[in-house]
Amino acid sequence: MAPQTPGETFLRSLNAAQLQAVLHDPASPLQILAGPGSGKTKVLTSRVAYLILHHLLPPSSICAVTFTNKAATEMRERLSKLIGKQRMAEVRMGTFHALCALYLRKFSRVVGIEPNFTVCDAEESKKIISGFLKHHKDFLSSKDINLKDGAVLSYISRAKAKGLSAKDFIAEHKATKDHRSSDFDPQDDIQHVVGNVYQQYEKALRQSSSLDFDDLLLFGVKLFTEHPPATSWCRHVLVDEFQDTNVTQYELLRAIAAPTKGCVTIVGDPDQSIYGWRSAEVGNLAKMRKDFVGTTQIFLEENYRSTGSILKARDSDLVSEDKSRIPKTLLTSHPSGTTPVLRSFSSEQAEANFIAVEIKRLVAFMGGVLRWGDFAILLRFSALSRAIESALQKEAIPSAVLGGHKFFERQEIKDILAYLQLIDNPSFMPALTRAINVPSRGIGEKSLEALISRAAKTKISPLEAIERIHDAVQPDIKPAVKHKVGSFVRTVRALRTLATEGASPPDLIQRLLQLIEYENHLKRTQPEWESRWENVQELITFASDVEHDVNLSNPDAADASSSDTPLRLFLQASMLSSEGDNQSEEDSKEKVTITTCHAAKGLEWPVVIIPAVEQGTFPFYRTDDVQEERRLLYVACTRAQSLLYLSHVSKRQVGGETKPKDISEFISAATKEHSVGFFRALHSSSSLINIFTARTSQFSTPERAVISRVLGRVDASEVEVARRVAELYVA
DNA sequence: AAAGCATATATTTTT
DNA sequence: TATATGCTTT
Repeated sequence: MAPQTPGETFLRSLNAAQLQAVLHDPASPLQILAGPGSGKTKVLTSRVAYLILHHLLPPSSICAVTFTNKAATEMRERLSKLIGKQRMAEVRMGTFHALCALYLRKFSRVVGIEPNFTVCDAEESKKIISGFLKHHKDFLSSKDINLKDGAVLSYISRAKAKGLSAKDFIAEHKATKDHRSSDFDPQDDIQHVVGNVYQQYEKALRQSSSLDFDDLLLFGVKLFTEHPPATSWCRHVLVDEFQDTNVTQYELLRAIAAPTKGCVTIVGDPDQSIYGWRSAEVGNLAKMRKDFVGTTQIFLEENYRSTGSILKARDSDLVSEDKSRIPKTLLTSHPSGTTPVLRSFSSEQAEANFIAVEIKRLVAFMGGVLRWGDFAILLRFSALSRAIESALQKEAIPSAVLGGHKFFERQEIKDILAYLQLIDNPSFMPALTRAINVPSRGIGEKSLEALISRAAKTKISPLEAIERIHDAVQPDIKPAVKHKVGSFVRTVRALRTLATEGASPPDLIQRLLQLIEYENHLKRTQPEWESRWENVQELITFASDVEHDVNLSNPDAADASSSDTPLRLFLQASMLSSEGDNQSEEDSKEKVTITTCHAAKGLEWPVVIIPAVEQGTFPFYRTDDVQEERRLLYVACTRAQSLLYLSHVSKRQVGGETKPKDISEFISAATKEHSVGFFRALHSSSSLINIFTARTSQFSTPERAVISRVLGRVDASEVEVARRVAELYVA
């Protein structure tokens, strides 16, 4: 084993498998297959630290890719404890998207784009698409096909995730069509329309000097493969959540890692692959072993998160019914603990009410060892939160919904961002079409169309065309526009001047709010203007946070060769970060978390509650991969450290009417086993009978002690428990 | 161009 | 359910 220098004491807290992974020869490709709670983040950060401290790699030569910004933030925090803030800040860390964006700004011209490209989000993409989709409206309705912009976007996105251009897509469609005998396949018509829209959509993005999420990756691949200086800094690449990477992301890994000659470390768990719908390919694990000769696999099988009885669900039919699964063991060093609870209710209100009351009861019976922030309610989809939110509210339990509809997708936020995007990138059409009527200036579709075609003729941006008309340098267009755009042009110009003078994004926003009298505009047009105005204030806070963060974590920002202005960095952060990313630790400690099972990946809570474990919800009725749904439930269950609750209802309001609901097929195996009888239960080590119980715990003293121990907390005194329990029943 | 009304429509997961 | 889209009118 390698010798330990004084700076490497962190190695001592690792178990054998973890240590093996950390010390593994940096020059030989490594796959770490890590079950839930097995300390993969710890291993990943330790390996990065070891590469720097022991193998003396410059921090700036290491590239660490995470699945979310949140994961990147957590890794930065943990890494700075091991190697210090200074060195941590130099490590190239972030999501594939963020990483690509960083280098695309630097080397934009190499791949034929402008450095001021704007990231186009899904909503804007859909608007662009729906414009082109209108051209096919008659054709589609004549064939009785209903094709929505969102569906088209997802076709396009799936194509891009596989690296298919519009041309490729159309070619592939032709090939499959020739193989089919029937001429009446509606799929042909859909493919035809999608191919056509895809082409126009791409053209529109390029004209807008814009990249969508998938383009970031595709142009990244192009840049990293065609332009060696873009990757020459790289000595080692590490990728987290590898089971959820798609083909294009895999190509990115290969491209970035090319100069390292196989210095690649990935962490993943096929059992936790839950993003197939987003074109993730679990097959990338096998592909890597083929492409990177001599790849070593190390398994992390010891779970440090959950109690034995929670992990028992793993061995149950919940997961193991998936016959294609590679068998893996998972051991816990923790005691068995409280049996997970499975409850049934007659309505979603009853279910929600139980959850609220039970949370209160737990806090009391645990004598304050558990706080609101220790609870998570994990949902299959966010719309399920309604009943639960109101039940929690009724019981005065503070809660926070993460990832509902996202902060940066709110109207008021997009209004503000649109103006700023336009300052940074005058070609970005989605921003122009939005901003020009905020506040309403009476410029409709027809006028905009005229403006765009005018601009195209004179080869200038539509924004410039508007300015020229305003300045009377060019004649006005048919529905007179000149007098309507006065305030718009003045606003844009004022902001532009401020931005060139180096005004900070928060200042720019403040000035914008004055210029367009946004608060008044909200009051006039929005019934809920107050909360919307609050969101705007929050955007300003976010802007100053970004300003502050950037200098700390991105040394390249100060680089003279960098074309990144504060405004550009702020806009990019807005597009690439999600709502939960920037919530403060302190904030979340005081609130019950309500979020989706997907968003819960990589996180943990002492108590996890999963409602609506019903057919149609789990697995979701529209899924085309039941096994993925099963894994999703598995991921959700394994977020729990001490206590796990599952529940289902016999009828649920879905849309307008109340529909009867059956328990999830993933769980109903339990009842099947029941019918087999007691004998089988005795001999079946994985019997579901004792995996769940309908009875909620009364929390005896020893049981309480176990929960506290698993959480690494000091147990409450009997007196405190008695006091809190009494208090509960008084109220 | 914008407001008002009617009808359908479909309910996921996210960088 | 409530949202969203499309249609009509002003």
